[in-house]
Amino acid sequence: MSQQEPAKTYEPQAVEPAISDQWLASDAFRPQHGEEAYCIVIPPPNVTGSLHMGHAFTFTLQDSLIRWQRLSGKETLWQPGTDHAGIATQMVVERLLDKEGLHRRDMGRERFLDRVWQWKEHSGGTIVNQLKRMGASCDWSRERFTLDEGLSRAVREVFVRLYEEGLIYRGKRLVNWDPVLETAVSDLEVQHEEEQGKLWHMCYPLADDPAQHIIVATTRPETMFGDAAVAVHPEDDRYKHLIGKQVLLPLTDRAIPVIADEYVDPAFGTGCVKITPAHDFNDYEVGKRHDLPQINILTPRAHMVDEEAVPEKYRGMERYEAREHVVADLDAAGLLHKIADHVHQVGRGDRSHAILEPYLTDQWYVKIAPLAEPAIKAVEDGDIRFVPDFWAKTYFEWMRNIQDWCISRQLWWGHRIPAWYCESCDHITVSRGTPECCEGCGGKGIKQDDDVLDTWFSSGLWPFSTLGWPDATPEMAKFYPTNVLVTGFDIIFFWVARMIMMGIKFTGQVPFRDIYIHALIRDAQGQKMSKSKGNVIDPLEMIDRYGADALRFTLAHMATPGRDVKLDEKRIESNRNFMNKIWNAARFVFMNRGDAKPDASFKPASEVNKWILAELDAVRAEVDQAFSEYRFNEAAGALYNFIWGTYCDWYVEAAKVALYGDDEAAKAETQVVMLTALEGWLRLLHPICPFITETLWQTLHGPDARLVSDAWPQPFGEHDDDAVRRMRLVIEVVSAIRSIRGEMNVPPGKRIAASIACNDNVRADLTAQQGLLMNLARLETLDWLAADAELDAAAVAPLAQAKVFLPLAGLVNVEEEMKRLQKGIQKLDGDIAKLETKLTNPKFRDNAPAEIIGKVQAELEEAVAKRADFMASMEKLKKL
RNA sequence: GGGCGAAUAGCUCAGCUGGGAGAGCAACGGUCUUACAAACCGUAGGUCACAGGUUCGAUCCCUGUUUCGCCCACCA
Repeated sequence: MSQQEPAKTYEPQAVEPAISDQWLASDAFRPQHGEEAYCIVIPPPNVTGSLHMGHAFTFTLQDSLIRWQRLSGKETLWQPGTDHAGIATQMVVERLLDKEGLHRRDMGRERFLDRVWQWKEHSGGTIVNQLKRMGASCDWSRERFTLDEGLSRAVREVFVRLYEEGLIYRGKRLVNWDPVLETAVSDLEVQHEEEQGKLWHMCYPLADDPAQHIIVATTRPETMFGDAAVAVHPEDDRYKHLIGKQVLLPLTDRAIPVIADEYVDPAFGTGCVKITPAHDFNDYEVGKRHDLPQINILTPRAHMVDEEAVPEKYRGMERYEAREHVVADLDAAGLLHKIADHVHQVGRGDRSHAILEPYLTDQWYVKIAPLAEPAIKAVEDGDIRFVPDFWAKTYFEWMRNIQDWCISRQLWWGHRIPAWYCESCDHITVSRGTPECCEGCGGKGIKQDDDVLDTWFSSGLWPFSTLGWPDATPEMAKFYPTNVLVTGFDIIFFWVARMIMMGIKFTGQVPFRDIYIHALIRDAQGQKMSKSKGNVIDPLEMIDRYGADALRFTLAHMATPGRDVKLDEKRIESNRNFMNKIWNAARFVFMNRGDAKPDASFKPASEVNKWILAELDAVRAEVDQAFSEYRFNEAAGALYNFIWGTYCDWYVEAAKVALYGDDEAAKAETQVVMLTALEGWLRLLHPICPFITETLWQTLHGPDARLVSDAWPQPFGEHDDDAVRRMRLVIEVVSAIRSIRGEMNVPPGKRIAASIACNDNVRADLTAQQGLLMNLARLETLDWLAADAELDAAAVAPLAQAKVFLPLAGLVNVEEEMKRLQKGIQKLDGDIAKLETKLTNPKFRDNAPAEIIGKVQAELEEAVAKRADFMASMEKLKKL
C-alpha cells in the first residue's frame, strides 16, 4: 500500500491524541541522563479543578521551558501533582451530599471523609487528564497529592518541629470567621469590598443623668450588646467632661464606661465610638489597652447567643434580623438619632462569599516573623530573583508587615492537626505519629484536635515534599533547589512567600532561583473571565476547535512580561492558520525531497542555501536568548517571523528555482538543505508547539523517531556573509518590483520587463542570482544599465545600491506613475528636511558619536539620491 | 490613605542598552502563480495620553497631571 498523502489542511484532532499516547507510553517525560539538572514543580491545581485559561497559560509556559531544557540536554523534571484544596473540595462534596439529603454532621467525620476520598478517586483526575491533552510533559509517574502519605509525613514533621521551636502556638484571639463555612480563615482569604451601608447614630443615656445622652455612630448596631465602653478622643473638648462617667446601654440594664483613646477620630461620625472588643478588630485592641471585658454575643453561625449578654427578645436571631429589631426598638424608644448613608469596606470570605465576622476563638498560629526574616534576605541578596523584578517590591511590602498566620481550619478535609489534648491535665501532646498517651501526665485519655490545617500549609512545602523530604532522596539532591517557579501574582502571598519561608527553614536552601510571575488572562474586552459573566473561553473548546498547538502558541506569543493578556479567539484562529502554514510548508518539502535526508553538517554551495542556514542560526540564538530571559512572546515572535516570513515566503519560493530546474546537483543540494532547515526549526518550535512538530518529525524521520527526546539544534558554523548580503539584496529588489506591480495593478501572473542600473559590484551580486530574481519578480527580461543611466518611460524604484526600472509600455498609464512619483517625492522631502536640520545642528555634530553621524549622513544621501531619481523620472514622463 | 502597573495605527499589542515607529487582525486594491484562499502580492493608516525637564537627540530617562486596571490598609 502506498503511504497516505498528508491532508491539504492540518487537522490537529487527527494527530494530537496519537502523539500524546506515544509520549505517555514512552519514558519521554521522565528525567533522562544529562549533565545538568533542571526542575520545575508545578503549581498544583486544585483537585476539584478543571482546566481554565489561566491553567492553560501557566502550563504552556512551564512546558515550553521544560521541553526547551530537555532538548538542550538537561536532565529535566517537571514535577506534577494536585492540591487537596481543603475548603473548595469539602464544599464540592457537601453540595453533592446535599442532593442526596445528607449533611456531613449527620454522617460523622469518618464517613464523610470516605465520601470525599471516593469523590477524589473518581473525579480528581479530571484536570490531570486535561493537562495531558495540552501536551504537558510532566513526569506523570511522580504525580503527588498534598494529602498522600509522603506529603502528610512532611506536614507533620514541619508542624512538630515548628511547635517544638515555639514557632507554632495556640491562642484565643479575634479571627476572621466565616459563619457559613463555620471556620476561621486567614487574613489573606478576606476580600474587602466596598459596599453601600448605613451609619446609625444611636443615643446612649448618661447613667447619672438619663435625660442627657451621647450619640455613637456605628455600622453594626446589633453588636451593641457586646459593647464594653464608649470611647472618645482624649483631647475632644465636646466630651472631655464625660470621660470616666458611665452610660446606659440601651435595651439592656448594663452601664458601660466612657473611655479616652486616641484611636478615635473626632472628625468622623459623632466622635464617639462604641467599643465592642469581641466583634471588631480595632475595638479588640482598644479593649486590651483599657482592660475591657470581651463579650461574645454571636454563635458560630452568626446568630445571637442564648446568653445573658443578649436580651431575651433577640436571642437566636440571625445577625441582620437582630439588627432590624435593634434599630426599630431604639427608634421606638426615641434613641435613634439618625441614619446616614455610608460607603464602607466589608470583608467577605473568598470561598463562601459570606460576610465575615471578627470572632473570638482558639486557633493555631505560626509565629511568622522569624521565618520571614531570612526569606526577605534571600530576595534582597538575589538568591531568589523575581521576573519581572517589580514584583519583589510587592513581596517585600507584605513580608515586612507580615502578621502571624492562622493555620487551623474548622473543616474535616485536610491534614488533621497533630495535637492531642489530655482529659486529666492541661498538657498538649504534639507528635509525628499517633501518641498512646499524654506526654505530660501519661494519661491514656487523650483526644486529637478536631481541626485541620490551612491548605496552604501543605502547599508551602510542595517544592521539597514532592521530592521526598524529609528523607534525603536522590531527587532532593539532584533537583533541589528547583530552577524556576512559574505562577501568577495572585498567589505571591498565599503560596510563593510561604514556600520561600518554609523552604529556607527546613532545607536551608531557597526552593527556587527564579520566580517568573505572569499576568492574568482576561477576555477580549479586558474583563476578568468568570462563569457568572459568561465570558469564559474554555481552553478545551479551543483545543477541540483549533488544536493544542494553536492555543499554546497564542498564549506564549501573548506572554509579555508584566502585562495582562487580553485573549481574543481570533488570535487563536490566526495561529491555527500558522499551524496550517507550517503543515503545508512541510508538505511541500516532503513532496519535493526526493531521496534526500537532513544533514546538519552539510555545507551547501549555493547562496540561497547558505543564507537560510545562517538565518536559522540567527533565529536559534534569538529563541535561546528569549527563553533564558522568560521572554516567551519574543521566542514565539521570532519563530513566527522566521518560519512564515523567511522560510515560507522567501526560502521555499527561492528553492523552487533549483527544485524545478535542470541542474541536478543544485536540486540535490537544495533538497538536503530545505530538509535540514525544516528539521532545525521543527526542533526550535517544539517547546511551544509540541504536537505538530512531533508529527512532522516522524514524517521526516520515520515512525520510530521522537522529537520530544531529540536535541536542540547546533550552530551550523561559519556563515558566508556574502551569501546573506546578496540574498537580502535580491529580496530588496524583488520587493521593490512587486511594490510597483502592485500599485500599478499588474496581474501577478504577467511577466514583464525590467532594467536595473547599478555599479559593477552590485551587478555581480545580482547576476549571481539572476534566475532567482527574475523568477520571484516574474520578469520576462532583465537588462543591465550603467549606474548613472536613466530609462525613459519607465516606473522607477530607487534603492540604496541600485535603480530598478519597469518600462511602462503596455503596463500602465503615465498618470498613475506620476502620482506614485509625486507621493514618493513628498515623503522624501519631509525626511530630507528632518535629516538636514539634524546634521546642520552644530551641537549634534559636536556631541553625537561618529557612528550615528555617519549613519544620518548616509540616510540623507540616500534620500537625496532617491529624490533625484524620482525627479528625473518625472521629467521624462512629462515629455511623453 | 499607601503602593504597583498601563496609556503607541480602527482593534489587540511588540518595541529588551536613548538615534529606523513596528506586527497581527480589521480595511482597501489585485490574484485560484503546480505547499497552503486558513493562502499569495501590494496599499493606506500613528502629535507614541498631556505638560514640563535632562540630552546634540526622548515612545524610551526624570518630575508633574489626567484616565484606566490591580494590590495592600482598622476610620467606627
